[in-house]
Amino acid sequence: MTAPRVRIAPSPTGPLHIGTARTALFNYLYARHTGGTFVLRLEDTDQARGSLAYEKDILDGLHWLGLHWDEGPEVAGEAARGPYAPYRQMLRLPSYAEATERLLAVDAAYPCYCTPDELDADRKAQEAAKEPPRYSGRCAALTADERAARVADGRTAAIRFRVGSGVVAFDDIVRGRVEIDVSNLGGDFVIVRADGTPLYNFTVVVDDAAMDISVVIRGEDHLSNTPKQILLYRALEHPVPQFAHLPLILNPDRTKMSKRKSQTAVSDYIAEGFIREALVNYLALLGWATGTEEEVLSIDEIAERFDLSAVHKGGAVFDRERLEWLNGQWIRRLDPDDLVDRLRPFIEADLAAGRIDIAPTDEELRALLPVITERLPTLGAIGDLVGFLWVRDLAYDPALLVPKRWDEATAGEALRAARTVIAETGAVAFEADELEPPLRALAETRGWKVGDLFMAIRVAVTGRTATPPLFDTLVALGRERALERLDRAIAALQEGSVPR
RNA sequence: GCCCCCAUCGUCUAGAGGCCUAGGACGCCACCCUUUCAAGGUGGAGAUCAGGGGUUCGAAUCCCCUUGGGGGUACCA
Repeated sequence: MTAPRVRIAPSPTGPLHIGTARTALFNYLYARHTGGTFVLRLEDTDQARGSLAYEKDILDGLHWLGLHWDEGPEVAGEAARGPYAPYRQMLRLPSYAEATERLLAVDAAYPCYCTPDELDADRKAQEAAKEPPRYSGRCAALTADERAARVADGRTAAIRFRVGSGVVAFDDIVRGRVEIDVSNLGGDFVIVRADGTPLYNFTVVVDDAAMDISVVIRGEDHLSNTPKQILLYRALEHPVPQFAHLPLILNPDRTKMSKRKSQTAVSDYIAEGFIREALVNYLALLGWATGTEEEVLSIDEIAERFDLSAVHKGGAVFDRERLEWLNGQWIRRLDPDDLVDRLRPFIEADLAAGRIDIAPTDEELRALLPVITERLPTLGAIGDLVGFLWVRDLAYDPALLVPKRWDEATAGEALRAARTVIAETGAVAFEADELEPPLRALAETRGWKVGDLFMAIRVAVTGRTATPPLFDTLVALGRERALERLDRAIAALQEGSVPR
C-alpha cells in the first residue's frame, strides 16, 4: 500500500474555526503517523462570502498550531509547493469545466433550465404534500430541440448530475459500513450553477481525485454528502478514496459547536494566551484517546500513538475548563526563555491598552518566572497576576490595608514598623531570604499574626489581597518602589480615609 | 416530515463477553502543605454503563425494539 494522501480544505469564509483546526489536526496526525502526505487546499470559490483576511487568519492559525502542510498554495510570501498545483480552487476552474464536459458527454449530467421560482414552487408543493423535497426531474429528459428552445428563450442552465438508483455503500474508517439508498438523495443535484461556477460536492471530488487524495478525513456533518460524492467519483471513473468522518465538537447543549453559543475562533484562544501545545493536546483528545492513562502529550507523542479507527463516533462537548488545565500544564513545561518570549506580546498588549505603564525587561521577567508560572492559567493572565509591578500609581481601596482582626491604628503602626525593617534590611541585600526573617520576628515581638502583617504589607505594595509570594514580590518591585508604596499606604491610613 | 448517525460519572474518556462490586482526567468538596493566591499531595462525592427484550454458564461489551440526542436535507461549504 502506498503512503496515504490526506488533506484539509478550508473555505476562507470566516476565521479559523476550532472545528476546522481539529479536522486539520486529525489529518496531520494521520499523515505523520502513516508517513503520508498532508495537503492544504483552499476552497475559495465562494467569492461572495470569502475574503483574503480570513484566508490569512486560517493559514496563520494552522501554522501557529504547528500543522505544517507538505503541499499547499502560495500564501503570504510562501511559494506553492507540491506536484499537484494549483492548490486553490479559483485557479482550478478549468479542471471543473473539463470534468463537466466529460459528464455531459456521457449524459451523466445534463443542463437544467429550471428557474429559482420554479424550484421554489416545487419545494413548497412538496412541503405542503408532506413529501421530502427533491428535484422534480423536469429537465432530466429534455430533447435537443427543447433545450435549444429554452436557450433561445434566454434561459441559462445549471448542470445537474444524474443520481440514478440503487444503494451506495462505503466502509467509513471510524463508523464502519454506511449504506444509503440513492433515492434519498433528493434527486439529481446541481454541480454547476447557472452562472458557471461549480458547487462544493463537485469541486471536492474533482480536486481530491486530481490530487490523488486517498483518505478523506472530515467532520460528521459531511457524512450525508458522501454518497453523492461517491457517485461522482464513479462517473468520473476515478477510484473512490477511503472516508473517515470525525465526531462533531459540541456546544454545552450538545448541538454542533457554533459561534453563537461558543468561542469558536482559534485566534480568540490565541489572544487569550492559550498555547499551541495545550490546544493541540486538548483537541486531539476530543473524540479520541490513547487507550492509556496518558493525558499530557506533545503533538509528536500524539502522532506516534494516533489511530483513526479508534476515533469515537459520538460528538464531544468542548470543555474550556479542561483546556485551561492543560494550558497550565503546558505553560509549566515550557522552557523559561521560550516562556519569556511568548509572554512578551501580552505585556505589550497591556502596555498599549494602558493597563500598565512600564514594560519589564526580559531579565526582570525571567527572574519572575519561578513564582508566576504556576499561577498562569493563560499567558493573557500575566497582567492580572503581576501587573501591579508595572504601574506607576497603584489604585486600590485603602480599607483592604486593614486585616479583619485589626483596626486602622494597628495597620498603620504595623506598616510603619514594617517600613523601618524593610528599609534597614534592604540596605544590605534586597532579597527574599533577607526580608523574611526580620519581618517574621517583628510580628512575633508585637504579637501580631504573621498572616495579618504580611497581608497589610501585601496590599500596601500590590493593592491586592491575592498575589505571588510576598517577599519575591517585594524583590521584584525593588527597594525604592516598595518603600514608596508603603509610605503612600501609611499616609492613606493617617488621612483617616479608610471606611470601616 | 424524510434520510443518516450516535448513546459509560456534570464534562472528556478507559473498556473490544468473564480482569468491572466500571478505571483515569477536568470540574466540585475536604484535608495536608502554606504569609495570600496558585501549584502540588492525599482522600471523597459523582455512572443501577439511556430503557426494555433477547443470545450466552456469564454482557457496559453481541442482536432486536423503544426512548433520547445529533447531523443532513441549497444553483452554501
